[in-house]
Amino acid sequence: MLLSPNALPGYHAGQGVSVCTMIKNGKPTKRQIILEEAAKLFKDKGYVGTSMRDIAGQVGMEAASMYNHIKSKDEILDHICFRISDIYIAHLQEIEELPLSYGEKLRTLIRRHIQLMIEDGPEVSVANHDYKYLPAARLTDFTDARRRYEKGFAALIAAGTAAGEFQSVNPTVALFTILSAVRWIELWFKPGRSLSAQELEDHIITMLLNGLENR
Amino acid sequence: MLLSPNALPGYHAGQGVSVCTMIKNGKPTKRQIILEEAAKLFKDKGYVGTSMRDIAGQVGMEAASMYNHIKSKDEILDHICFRISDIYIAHLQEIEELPLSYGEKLRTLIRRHIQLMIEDGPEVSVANHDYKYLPAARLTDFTDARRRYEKGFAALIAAGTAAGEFQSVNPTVALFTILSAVRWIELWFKPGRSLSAQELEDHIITMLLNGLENR
DNA sequence: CCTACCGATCGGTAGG
DNA sequence: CCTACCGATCGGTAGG
Repeated sequence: MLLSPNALPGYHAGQGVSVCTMIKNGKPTKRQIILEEAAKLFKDKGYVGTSMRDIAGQVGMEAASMYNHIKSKDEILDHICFRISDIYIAHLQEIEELPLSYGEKLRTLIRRHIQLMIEDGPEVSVANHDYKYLPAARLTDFTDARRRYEKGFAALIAAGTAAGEFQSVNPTVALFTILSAVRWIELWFKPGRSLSAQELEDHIITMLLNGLENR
Repeated sequence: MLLSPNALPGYHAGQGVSVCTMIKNGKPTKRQIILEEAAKLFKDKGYVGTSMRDIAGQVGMEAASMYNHIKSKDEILDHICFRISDIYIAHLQEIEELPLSYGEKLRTLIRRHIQLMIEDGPEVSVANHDYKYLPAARLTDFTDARRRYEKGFAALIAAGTAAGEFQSVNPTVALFTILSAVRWIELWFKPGRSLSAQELEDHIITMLLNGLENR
């Protein structure tokens, strides 16, 4: 069952350096640094619990100076949330078009989730927890995007069940069990510490696809 | 596999009324109302994002008046977090002493989790997400309690694997997959809406113990 | 990129 | 349980 652990190319995590800072391999702009430090602080202290002065302290400037690089605190949150939701949706579209069995599609999508979590942990956490602080208009955009994603994901599960590959478990329950199993990695997983990222992927997929109990 | 869906007595959810308000069936005190409304607001807007004036508005008094019933905003959070962690630990101790197979112990513990989530959803959410805003001394108490719980839970899984009942998946991965699957119920489950609480329990247990894939 | 500062809101207290 | 109010801190702007 673990014969093709990573059927698709590339995409493995760097050493805690966000993809965002690695564009064209040049050194990151001040704006990128602000966005990245903000994501880390938002993850640890929450969006509301993090002040612009906190972020400024991490970046090494005064709070007022940051407004030369970003428009507002809201804009930081907006950027983080929609970057992550765009990636999620791109992953789903990519997987939908691949000539794979439903089981392999699902395995690939789960690996994508885990890899993104490991690569951009703070941003994924913020998109999952603090999206609710987006201003009203953007909040509906975000929850619409998320609902589209969840519908596509559930449709994949339902199709796998219809094809006889999956058990006839409620697709919504299966969907959220999978999504939540992957989302909470941020809370406990430290790579290298007795478990590599690759092993983590394998164990989670075994757990979700095969179940814990011996049969 | 679903033959004994609820092997242990009692414990099923009321109609959205928190256990806390039902003590001795008398009408709830002002303090209890404050704690309950605070939990709902903390769940929706976060601890930091909720002001004492917000809570006062829900309860129907001025912010200053609430200090006749509670000591501080911190105390509200403290009460919520430790009530929930005490219940978790009591559940684990109860299950450890029962003469059941490891599979049945695990099923029972998962059902307890889901039932508590459905009964006291807002408080469980707050204990899971906003515990980090506890003052330093209490925060270590809370995380210690949680760590004890997680260790006991992981030991149960490891024992089941040693007894040949469970697959030899990493116990930490199994633990957090189960805990997270249960914790995120709050984000999507509305009872009655095509899925009852009982069916939800059954489907989640099937998913976690048997896995999604047909074998 | 900084100093200086704004109006708003925060948790909480005094006093009745 | 309320009115009145406190010092602290918030996101953000003016002006250089």
